[in-house]
Amino acid sequence: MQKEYNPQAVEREAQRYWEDHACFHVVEEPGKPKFYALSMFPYPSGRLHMGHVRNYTIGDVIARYQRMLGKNVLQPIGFDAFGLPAENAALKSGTAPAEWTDANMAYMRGQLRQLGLAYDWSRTLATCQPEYYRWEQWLFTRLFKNGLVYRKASVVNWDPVDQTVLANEQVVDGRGWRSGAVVEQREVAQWFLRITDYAEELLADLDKLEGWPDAVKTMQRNWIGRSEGLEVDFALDDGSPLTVFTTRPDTLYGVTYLAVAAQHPLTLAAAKKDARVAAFVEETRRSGVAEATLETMEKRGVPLGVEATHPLTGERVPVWAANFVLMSYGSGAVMAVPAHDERDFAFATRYGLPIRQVIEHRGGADGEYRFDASRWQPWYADKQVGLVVHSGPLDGLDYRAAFERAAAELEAKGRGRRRVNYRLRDWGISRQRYWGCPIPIVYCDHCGAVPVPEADLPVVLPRNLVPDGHGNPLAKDAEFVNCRCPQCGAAARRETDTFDTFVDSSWYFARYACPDQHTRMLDERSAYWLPVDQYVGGIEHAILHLLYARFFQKLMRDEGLSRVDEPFTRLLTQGMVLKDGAKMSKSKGNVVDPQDILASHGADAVRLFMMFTAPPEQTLEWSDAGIDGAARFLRRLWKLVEDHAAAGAAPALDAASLDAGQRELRRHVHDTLAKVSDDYARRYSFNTAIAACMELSNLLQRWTDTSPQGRAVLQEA
RNA sequence: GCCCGAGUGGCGGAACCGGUAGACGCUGCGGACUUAAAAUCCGCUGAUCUUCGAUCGUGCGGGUUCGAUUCCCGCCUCGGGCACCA
Repeated sequence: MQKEYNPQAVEREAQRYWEDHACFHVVEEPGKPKFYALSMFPYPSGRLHMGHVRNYTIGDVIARYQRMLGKNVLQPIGFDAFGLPAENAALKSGTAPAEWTDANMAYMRGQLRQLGLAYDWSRTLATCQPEYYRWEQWLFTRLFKNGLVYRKASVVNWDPVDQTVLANEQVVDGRGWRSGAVVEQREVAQWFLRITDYAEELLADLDKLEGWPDAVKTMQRNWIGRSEGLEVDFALDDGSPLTVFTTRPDTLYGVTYLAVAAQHPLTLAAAKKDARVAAFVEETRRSGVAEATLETMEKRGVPLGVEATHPLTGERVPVWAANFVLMSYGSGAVMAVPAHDERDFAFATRYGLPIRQVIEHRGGADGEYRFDASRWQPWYADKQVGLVVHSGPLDGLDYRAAFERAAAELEAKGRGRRRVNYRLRDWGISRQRYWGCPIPIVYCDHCGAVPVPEADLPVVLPRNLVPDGHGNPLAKDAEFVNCRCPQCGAAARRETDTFDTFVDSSWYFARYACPDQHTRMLDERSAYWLPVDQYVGGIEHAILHLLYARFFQKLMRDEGLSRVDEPFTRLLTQGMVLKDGAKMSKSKGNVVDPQDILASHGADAVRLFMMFTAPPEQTLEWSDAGIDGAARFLRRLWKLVEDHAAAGAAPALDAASLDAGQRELRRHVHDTLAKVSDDYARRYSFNTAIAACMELSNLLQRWTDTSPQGRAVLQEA
């Protein structure tokens, strides 16, 4: 043992040993309890940042603990290697994205090794490798055959900076999640996955995820957004139905007008005859997403000059086009009950539409909720506390009873039906991008869109193209585009769009079980390892990645590739690493490069600092003094062990012969063991585990008993 | 607006099932060692006061309890998510 603690030398030696002996290489051992620890794989942006260091340290600490418990622990690592930054780098430097990505991965692999992470490097993968994405393409063609994939020309979110289509999930406050540019609406034909077919199960199974933070489950529940309600047919004068969706059929008798979206067929028809309507449609189209979010969302609309007949009362109510009605939710039309809905009320007062109370506070109209003729005081009725009034057969009923009664009446008349709607939309997965996984489709003039047969997979992405900033270079690559139709053999063209990179990262966790399997997507090894026992990653993936990965797990299950319903048993979402109260970023100039800290303090000091300074799920404030403190503790610990070892071997511990002081120290040692074990296994409270160790080491440093049994107790400690 | 979290010393945080508030670390101050400095080691470091002691103190106001950072009610502030979803 060296006299002085030299972190670089110690770490180099340990890491070399681990590598030479393949210490963390694992194979399936059916008799042994397994533990699959996984951290979210990095995008190869160039170098690791502190967020990575924290993420991978937490995962590694959990993995190593489970290993010490005697479990067969798999901890793999790879790269989420497709994506936009590679193309942006290509624009700047002229290097092919493949080259840039490869170089970054090589450098970052070295950094990951220097961090001393217990990875099974034999299982590493990168999503840009044909051996990997081949199976993604294969699964897509299977889903195609099963009707879970469709192509649809639709209005999409167009990011004018990144020149690509974004999923709803990738639009944040009307801006692209990566570029920050204001998103425009464009009509583009693209491929969709029917994630809405799984909406119910994705929602219901959240209840099974006891090892997930409530915050993440709540976010996913809200994102899926299940609403139970009724579809109600109002009758237009030509007898055709105008269908609305409502979750409040108890307020049906309070309807005083209908509102439809600007893109609704009824609006578009009226626009042909009425210049005012046409102007409204044009205005709404122009303002689009951007203005709706930036401005205060003022309620605006225009009458269509059309009336519809109420299915229960037979009353005729006017139909308006309104900017607050979304074409993409429900039927693009709503019934308005201004007395009990804030939005409907704002619209009605603005345009002088009638307001009719149909809900009364339980126990009668009291002052707070009274509607007097001079001053309409709308009550945005809570489902829990209202009783229906002025509503014929619904009078006196509460929400639930009125719902049932209205549903029954409408069903009997054939003018309504129960229906569940979701906020969740199908997942648009096409990207007009080069550096991604090619969508395995061939367009043939005779056969249409034809999936590439399994024997012809993978559709390999050419690695040598360099984007020039004007569209997708794949589309200009004749060698890639021109092909033969797999069905009829005629000349055909390949799809040049690539998958959203979220597709790549939706199943990598399963592939780590068998990355070398060249005849199947997954094999029996995945049955051994799945599900992931512990997943660790940033809270920023609470919705997108984690929802998509859950979806893919269910798709793979339904394809017979897995028997597991949920991919991640336990989830830990680690907090961000901040410096001076702000997220580290180049633009703020507050970045601390892990590489510098590795050189100055060593991997163990950074790791210790990160695990000690804050609980894993909380934000962590970077502190140079804190790093020094961690390094100081390690030096003291080293010296403690070194001093003891230098004094020679201690005799065997004889518990029966210990004096009071020796017994007390021993008791403290075992108390610490119990506490640390509990902190690791149950609480995931690493900061207190470390504090307990520091406390013990402070005690040991002051231990002056050099008698044979005094040294024996110290040695045990 | 709605839905989640969280508010404890100068700072990061601890107190796990209602039982010594502030573990552990950082910072600061004092001391030892040194010609000196760094490093290291030792001590002190919530506030106030009449300082060998006492009082107050966990965002604010109430409540339950022998006892509340912890439980209940009502607020305030900060952070996150969703946001015209009918």
